[in-house]
Amino acid sequence: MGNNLKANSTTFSAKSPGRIKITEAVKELLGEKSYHEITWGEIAKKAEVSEALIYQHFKHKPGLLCGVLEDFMEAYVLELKQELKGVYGALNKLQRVIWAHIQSFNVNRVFAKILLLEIRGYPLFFDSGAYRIIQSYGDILLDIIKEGVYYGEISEDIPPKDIRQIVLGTIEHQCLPRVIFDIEFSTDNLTDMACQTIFNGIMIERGRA
Amino acid sequence: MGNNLKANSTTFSAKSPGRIKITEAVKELLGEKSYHEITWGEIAKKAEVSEALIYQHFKHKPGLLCGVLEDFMEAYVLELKQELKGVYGALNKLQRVIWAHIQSFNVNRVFAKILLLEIRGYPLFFDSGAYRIIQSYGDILLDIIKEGVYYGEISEDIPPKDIRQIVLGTIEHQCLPRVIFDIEFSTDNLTDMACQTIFNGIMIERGRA
Amino acid sequence: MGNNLKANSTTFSAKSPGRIKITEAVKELLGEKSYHEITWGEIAKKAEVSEALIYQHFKHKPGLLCGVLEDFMEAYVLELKQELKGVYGALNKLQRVIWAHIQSFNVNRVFAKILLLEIRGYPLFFDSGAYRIIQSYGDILLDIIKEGVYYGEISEDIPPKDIRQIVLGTIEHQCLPRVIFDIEFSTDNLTDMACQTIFNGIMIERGRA
Amino acid sequence: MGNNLKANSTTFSAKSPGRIKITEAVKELLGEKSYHEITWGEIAKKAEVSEALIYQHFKHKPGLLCGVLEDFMEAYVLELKQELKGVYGALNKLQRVIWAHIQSFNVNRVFAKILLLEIRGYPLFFDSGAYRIIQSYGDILLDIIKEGVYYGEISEDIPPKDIRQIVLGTIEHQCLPRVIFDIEFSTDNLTDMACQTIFNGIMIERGRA
DNA sequence: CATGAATGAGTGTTCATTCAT
DNA sequence: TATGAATGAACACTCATTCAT
Repeated sequence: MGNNLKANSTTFSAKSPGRIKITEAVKELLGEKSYHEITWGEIAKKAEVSEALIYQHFKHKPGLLCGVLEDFMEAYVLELKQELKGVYGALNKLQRVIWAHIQSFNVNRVFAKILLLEIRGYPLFFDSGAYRIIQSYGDILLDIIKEGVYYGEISEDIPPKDIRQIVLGTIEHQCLPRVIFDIEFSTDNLTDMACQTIFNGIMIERGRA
Repeated sequence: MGNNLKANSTTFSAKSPGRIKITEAVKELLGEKSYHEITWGEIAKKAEVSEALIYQHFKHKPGLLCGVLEDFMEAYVLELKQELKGVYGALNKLQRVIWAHIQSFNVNRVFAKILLLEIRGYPLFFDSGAYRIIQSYGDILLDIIKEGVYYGEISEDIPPKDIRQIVLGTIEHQCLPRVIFDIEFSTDNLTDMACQTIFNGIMIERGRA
Repeated sequence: MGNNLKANSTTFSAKSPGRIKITEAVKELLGEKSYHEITWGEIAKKAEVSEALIYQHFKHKPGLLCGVLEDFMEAYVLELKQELKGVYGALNKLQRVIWAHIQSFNVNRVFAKILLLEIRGYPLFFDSGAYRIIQSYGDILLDIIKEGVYYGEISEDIPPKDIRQIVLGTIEHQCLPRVIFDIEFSTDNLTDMACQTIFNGIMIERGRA
Repeated sequence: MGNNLKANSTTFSAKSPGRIKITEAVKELLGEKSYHEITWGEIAKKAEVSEALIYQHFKHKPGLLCGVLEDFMEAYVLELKQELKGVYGALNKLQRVIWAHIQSFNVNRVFAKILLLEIRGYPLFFDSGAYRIIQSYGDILLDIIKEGVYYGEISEDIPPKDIRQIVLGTIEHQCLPRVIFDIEFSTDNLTDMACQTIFNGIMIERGRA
């Protein structure tokens, strides 16, 4: 009983063929319509599994959204960590993270829309594994910023958490209208704009003296 | 049957007490949840009328949204026309329109959200009376712009329809994130910013010569 | 929201033809199978109404049982009050009540079974209108007993509430096996036996002196 | 397919560790809720086995109840036979059987309830191994009675089968209300009462002649 | 203008059951 | 012996919609 929102039933291996088919189908459907309009029936048909199977993987409808998001973001954070491996310097890392974030929004608009707009309506999300991954992503960002402060790349006048807020806010601000109105954009260009804005505010201006 | 989307049954006077109560209730509910999640039952309870009565005023659910939007926008356009009466000069008028538009988004966030985000999902909207009013609003804008071109206030290098697009796009771009994330803003400030952007691009720079 | 267990929706008149048909059908079905095994579908078919209509009269399944019970017991208590009108003397009244109670169990075995056995499993019952009627029935009994004590017919050594408990317990004890095992019995005989047991314990033995 | 009600698959040893865990879990659950409300899932969780395993031991849900009952009663009859070994004289034996029966109801209320109340609803029970054991129990009783008649301890005026019916009926009548309403009782006392009633009716009154 | 009564088609959810391994 | 994966059929419940009054 209770408000258990463990999206995935524990008895099922995370990557059974059925679950993958379902996740894929949900992703597709989220491109066509909003989460609320999607029915088990549609998913089942598109994934070519029974409705009951979906139910065994994602305990209820909120769990479905969270579960799919979780699968998606798990992969994202994993990839990000990989990419950061060969990068040195906090600002370099930061730029890489921003690029990856924007690129992810660009390529994966379905999830971008959900994350930017809809998620606020589903309080259960904030208990989900998906949310925990978001938090771990926030931790990565924060660590990079602290590293930058420590090595003198980033100003120590602004609290690191505020800087993180600036980074995320700027990214969202840049991506939001484009994602919503389905406007094409270049990840590189937007990354440049965002970095300019952000670094301008947080960098220690070395030349100044 | 059929694609009949006349939102308001014609047999009923536009402003019967019942209809007002319903419209009001819907507006309130739209503040709490998305259009899709609202049910006749809730509306009926909040408006203290029978479900059947709603049904007599708004033929179906899409019609409901359109009808309420129509009522809202009818009032808006009416008011706008009124306000424009004492204003002379296209740019002055334009500024007034922009202000009114932004103010309307600011004050009436419920409808702002719908118009900015949700409306795209309801193709039937574009056959509705509400849409016709939007168009008449567009006509007003266009007339002002043409007037500006005619009297040399506005550059004739850009087609008036494009200018209108710029005006509306700029307003949306400014309001969108603020409305979505429930950020407070000053109508005056935003109007200034928008006008600066817009006028900068479309005005004939008199002093140049 | 909340645990609202008002069995009957307030918008519906208590005795609409639909509701009567439904109540009748449920009663029949309860004769054939246990409450848990009955489905909306069966009821709908037997009552020749739509499933949805049932739902408008009885908000959920627990509500259904309570609602039907309520209808039944309302009639019972009404009838009882009627019958008591011409009777004088507490013991006479008591005997009448006992007879009516046993007779009701005898004739209406379906409800007898539910009341004797199943009701314990449905805690929601105790918030229902049906339960309130039972209580009013208990009040009637108690009044009679108090009257008996007041006029010296019934011993004042036992608290009236305990006497009531004895009365009800004896009735249940007598009826239970017979009802459960579907054994025929004569209401008159059982009433005699019950009264003998009860009166023997509570009466003031006049002759004693 | 068909009316195959062999509760236990024959391919499995009667006492595999899995089966014991399942049986135990079912017994526990039957204490908490009625057979109809119990699901494979609950059993599986409580027994810490997979749902599928339950299914291999008990072919279907009716089979589950019967199987568990069978296990229980097999043990009961075994024990009974054991206890009867050192007892001589039909009435002595009878008394022993009655005591064991009542004691079993007393200690094992879960099964008592099922046997006294619910079993009537499951016609399939009467084809089960559990029922066969009950019958063998009946045979034991009958043999004792016949023995009593043969040796002149028990009246030959009543057919032995009727006597058996009296014995069982009396036991049930005494235990039923107590078991249903969860009333504590002493096995010894109830045995005395039952024996008194029974023996009074069936014994040959030696002193008469 | 307003309502109570009635319904069909669907939704999410559960469960017993099967089968390959 | 034991299990994870998969399913069909049902169930309670909701909702938009209709119509006679």
